[in-house]
Amino acid sequence: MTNLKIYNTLNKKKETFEPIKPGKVGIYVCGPTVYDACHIGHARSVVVFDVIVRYFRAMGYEVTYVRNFTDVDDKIINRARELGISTQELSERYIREFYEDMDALKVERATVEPRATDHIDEIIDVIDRLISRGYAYKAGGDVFYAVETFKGYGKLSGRRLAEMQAGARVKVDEKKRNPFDFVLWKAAKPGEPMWDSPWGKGRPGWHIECSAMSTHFLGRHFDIHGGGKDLIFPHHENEIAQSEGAFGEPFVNVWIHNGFVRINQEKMSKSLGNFLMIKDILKEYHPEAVRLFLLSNHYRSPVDFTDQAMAEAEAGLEKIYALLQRIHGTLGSSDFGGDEQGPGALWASFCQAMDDDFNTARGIGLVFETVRQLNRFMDDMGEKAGQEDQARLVLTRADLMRIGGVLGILTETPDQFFEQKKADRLKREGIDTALIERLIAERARARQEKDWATADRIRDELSAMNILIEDRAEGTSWKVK
RNA sequence: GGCGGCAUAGCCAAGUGGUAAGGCAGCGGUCUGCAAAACCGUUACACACCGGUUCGAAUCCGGUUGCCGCCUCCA
Repeated sequence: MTNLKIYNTLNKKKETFEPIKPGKVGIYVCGPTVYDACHIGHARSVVVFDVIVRYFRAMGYEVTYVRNFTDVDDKIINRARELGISTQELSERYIREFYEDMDALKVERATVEPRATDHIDEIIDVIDRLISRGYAYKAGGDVFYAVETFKGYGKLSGRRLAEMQAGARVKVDEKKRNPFDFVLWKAAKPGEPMWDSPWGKGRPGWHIECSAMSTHFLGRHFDIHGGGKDLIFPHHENEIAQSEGAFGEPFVNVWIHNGFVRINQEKMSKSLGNFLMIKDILKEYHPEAVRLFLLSNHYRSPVDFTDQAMAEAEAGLEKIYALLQRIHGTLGSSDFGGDEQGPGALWASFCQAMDDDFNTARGIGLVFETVRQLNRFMDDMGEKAGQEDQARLVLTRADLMRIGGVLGILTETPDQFFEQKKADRLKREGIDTALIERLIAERARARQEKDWATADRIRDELSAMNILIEDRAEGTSWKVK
């Protein structure tokens, strides 16, 4: 179907993607543990996989995309206790916030978005299989995974048990046979959520919910599993041990991991207090600019969030919308909905970039190159747009929109985009539109009388108000700086 | 200590064997009453360092230096 190559963490190289079932893709991505609001790092992961799924669909694949919510966990329990609410209330709140943030970022919903607590039966089933197959053992009311029993342990992260420094930073639980054994089921403690199980009341450990939900929805062997780089070890390593141990067959073909977001060259961390929340970023920047920024680096590389980088992303987005607006203007009102055309050469190049391990950075480069070419084309075209010229504009615009559909940008009409932008900025700056219009009208009169001194004085006044003037053939337009 | 990643012009960033996309910033120009926008040119003989393989390497191999991540919850 394609020549798509994907970097597979499991083999540390790019491989041609071969779906298990022709024409279909099953993909599972680790979603958030819902104990706090989402930060820009969550946004990157979600946006990256959103684009990957959109691209698969654009290529004609039928995609089953599963993204979970982990809604039972130590951190959730602790946080709920601090706030004096139930764990369910807490997770409901942050699931709601997750949707608010991701909807704002124009992220498409996954096919299935399961919650761990809705799949306790499946979790228990996986643990049960692990015990009966000799991969797990009971200790008190807990159940542990015995890492030494799983031959492939470490194959994803490239670690060897013998070489890791166990307990270097954390005290090892004495009930464990090996320090790297991890808990599958935790015995109930008072005041914590709990479920009945063959091993007594308790709750699932971290890792097991993903094995249970992914195999439940996608089968025991599926195509792609993704998440942030930090999940490679231990989370994904443990998932492999659980799923392959329980079912005795290969778990996942391709592992995809996205890199981190840094803030001004620093890792985001609680101690530095530099966690940037999505909802705060969206107060400052257009959601599509955030996407453009996140996608302007390759997904596996780190990306540094700075005001300058965001300003560039905003400027870049405006440039693309300005081009679209210009095309609309050039084609005139005769054109509507001519976008079913193509695909053309631009789309083909874009796909070539995306086929190379989802190289959105290169794809975005192509977009800007096209913007320049089309502007030049229209500069040269002059007044008379011939049939062929129009066809080229319509075709290329259709490709741009198609690309926008994969990257999740250009979802607004240019007019909407600029009007909204203007309104937002006016609101932020507290500028009076009527006053601006009056000054511009005054300046227009001065210009007609060739009273350049007055015209320039008014422009300076407006400039001082952060208003930028553009004189065009059709009249004067303005925008907020 | 173990595992992994990165180092490309003023800044950001693609590029994995044939002599280097794109964006931002600066400068000069076209256009404009002057600007802005757009376009053209330019800064740009830019690939951390040292060896090796090759007709040819930013790209492969070895080493050095620097930065970063994971090994603890983390997207």
